[in-house]
Amino acid sequence: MGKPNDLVQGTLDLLILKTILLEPMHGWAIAKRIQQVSCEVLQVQQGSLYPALHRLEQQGWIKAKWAESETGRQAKFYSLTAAGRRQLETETANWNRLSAAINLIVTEA
Amino acid sequence: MGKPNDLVQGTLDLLILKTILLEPMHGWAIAKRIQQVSCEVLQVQQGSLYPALHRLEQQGWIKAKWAESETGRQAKFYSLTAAGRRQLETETANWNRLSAAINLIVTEA
DNA sequence: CATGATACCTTGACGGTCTACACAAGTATG
DNA sequence: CATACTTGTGTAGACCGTCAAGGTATCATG
Repeated sequence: MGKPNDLVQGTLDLLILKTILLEPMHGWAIAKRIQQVSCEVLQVQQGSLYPALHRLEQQGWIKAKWAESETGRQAKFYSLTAAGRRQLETETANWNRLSAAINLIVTEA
Repeated sequence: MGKPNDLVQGTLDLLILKTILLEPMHGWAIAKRIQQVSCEVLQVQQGSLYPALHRLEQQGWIKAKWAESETGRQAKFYSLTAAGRRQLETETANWNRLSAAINLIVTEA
């Protein structure tokens, strides 16, 4: 019932784009990274992650390339495209706008 | 396509509960209030508002009473129940937790 | 009496997330 | 060498909140 969601709906794209901004990563590592950086607060389920990655790729914001992971195994590395960088800016601005607005209401006398 | 959403999915309940914390309000006024306090950033569509109100009522977090509005017309005034007040605290804490976590990632070197 | 604002509501579709699987390769344990 | 765990990718089905679009009715104004 009152299950505290692992994510805020609609923010996964933003989180993924931001995470691979600095360096290309494979899906598994992206999920781990988000979880780690958020101090274990945000949990990215695989059933959310991979559809999101495919969505982002289809929209031309990220592109994939097979390569060898740190553990010596094949993995799909995703990196930002130019359009993806623009999209990241857009989504970041949008998030800041909306979360600030919500905070106006939540932190109200 | 790249339509900037009016809401962050999953936060509408929180916004409504908080808005009627101080004084009971009818649906129309709640929407106006959220829009106004958020500096016109958050727009609550009626197709989102009324289902949400019914949902909240069904879960026992708010209760409705017909009364006369400021304009002299009949309107359904919603107010928080005790359970609603607890729920508001829970959702507020959850929002703070998640938005803080997202900000950790978004505002990263 | 037509228009716009107020006030309530419903319907249908969309889309993102979750739960739960399936598959495969490598690594460690007994 | 069998077992289990970790890494790593992926899909299927369901859930549920939001959106777009519509409907109804009342009241005030022109």
